[in-house]
Amino acid sequence: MAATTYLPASSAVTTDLDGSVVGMNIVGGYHASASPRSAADANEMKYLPQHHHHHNHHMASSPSPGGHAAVSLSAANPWVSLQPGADPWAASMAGMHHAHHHHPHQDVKPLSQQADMMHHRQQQQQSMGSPHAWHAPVSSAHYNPGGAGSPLQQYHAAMNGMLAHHQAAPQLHHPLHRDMQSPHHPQHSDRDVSGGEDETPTSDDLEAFAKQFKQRRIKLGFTQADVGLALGTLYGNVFSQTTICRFEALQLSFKNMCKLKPLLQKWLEEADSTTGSPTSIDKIAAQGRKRKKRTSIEVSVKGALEQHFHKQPKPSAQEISSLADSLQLEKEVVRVWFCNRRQKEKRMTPPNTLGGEMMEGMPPGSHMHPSYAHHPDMHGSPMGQHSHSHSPPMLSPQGMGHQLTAH
DNA sequence: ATGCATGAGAA
DNA sequence: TCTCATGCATA
Repeated sequence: MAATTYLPASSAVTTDLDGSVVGMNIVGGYHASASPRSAADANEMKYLPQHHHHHNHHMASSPSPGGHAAVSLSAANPWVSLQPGADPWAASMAGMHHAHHHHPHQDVKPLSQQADMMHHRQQQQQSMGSPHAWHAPVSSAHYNPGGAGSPLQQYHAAMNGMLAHHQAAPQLHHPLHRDMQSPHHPQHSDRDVSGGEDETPTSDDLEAFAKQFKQRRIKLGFTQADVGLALGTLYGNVFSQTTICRFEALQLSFKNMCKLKPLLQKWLEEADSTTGSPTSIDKIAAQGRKRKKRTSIEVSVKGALEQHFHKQPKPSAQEISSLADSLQLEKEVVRVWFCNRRQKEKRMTPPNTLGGEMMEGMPPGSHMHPSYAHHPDMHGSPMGQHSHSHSPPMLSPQGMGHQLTAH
């Protein structure tokens, strides 16, 4: 049950597990982030997908945030340049060309970049820890919720003096993997994580950069969400916390990593060179369209899906249908599951061996790693994913050089 | 941090 | 329809 229910972009309760009502989680703190969820406003649901029943009853929400919405947005900062009516996409991308020719970047598309009329600052309190007033205690540097002090203010002071205005610290370099990806692009040993490498980085580069990035980011007191937003106001490309997170965890495709790296690198430079600058801007909420509620697939069902996945990673429409039927899931759900499963397989980072039982007899400890099942129509470059005991994940070529939206 | 979802573009 | 890039909603 509880599968295909559309919710109005912001529902507080979610009957995820059959019966269990997991309402809003007010958790607070994973490492540097807090739970975003909080308030929801603007439930306009103007566009309804092609579904059947929909009796939306939007309660009059939009409570005034009545909090500390008054963040003086100094327009003197690189990232605080959100102006109503201005189209951040116009010329912002002029500076982000990659010098690659075989890199027809899949045009970046903004999400709901139109929030500028009456957006109250809402959720995203994740950025609560954002440097609002670093060396310039204008007014809101004392907001100390629940004792979770913000170390930022202390950091900045200490760092202002030790910040090198350019990263340069190849902290790790394991001489392992390097033979993989791109059968047609040179990977000279001239690349380094410092300075501006505009050449196609190697996996090692990305890995090193991601690690550094994360460190610096945290040091500077920014959350992943903050960065995502900053990138948006800075380069016109908004990214979600998810994406930043995945970047840091190298859970994106190689190509994608390459695309994002320059952006993040620039941000990083700006970030630590800009001595003291608030970074709070409103978030563009995902108002409007409705999204299908995240279907919660039971572990047992997942196990079944996993099994089928190994037999046939790309089931036919009909197979999906029958499978969906036997599992009591919507066909679409199953289809999407396989799509996502394949994607994960490609970028496979740690998330393997799902919790729970899965295949047939498999001694705990001897998990099989999803080796790439080569298909007649697939690539198939299962680079050696060895590594010692904790080697970082590695990226795969994933069709570079073609099959891009080159228009 | 991740699971499921949406969409654009390519096959 | 699949792949790929991305993200909301969740755990």
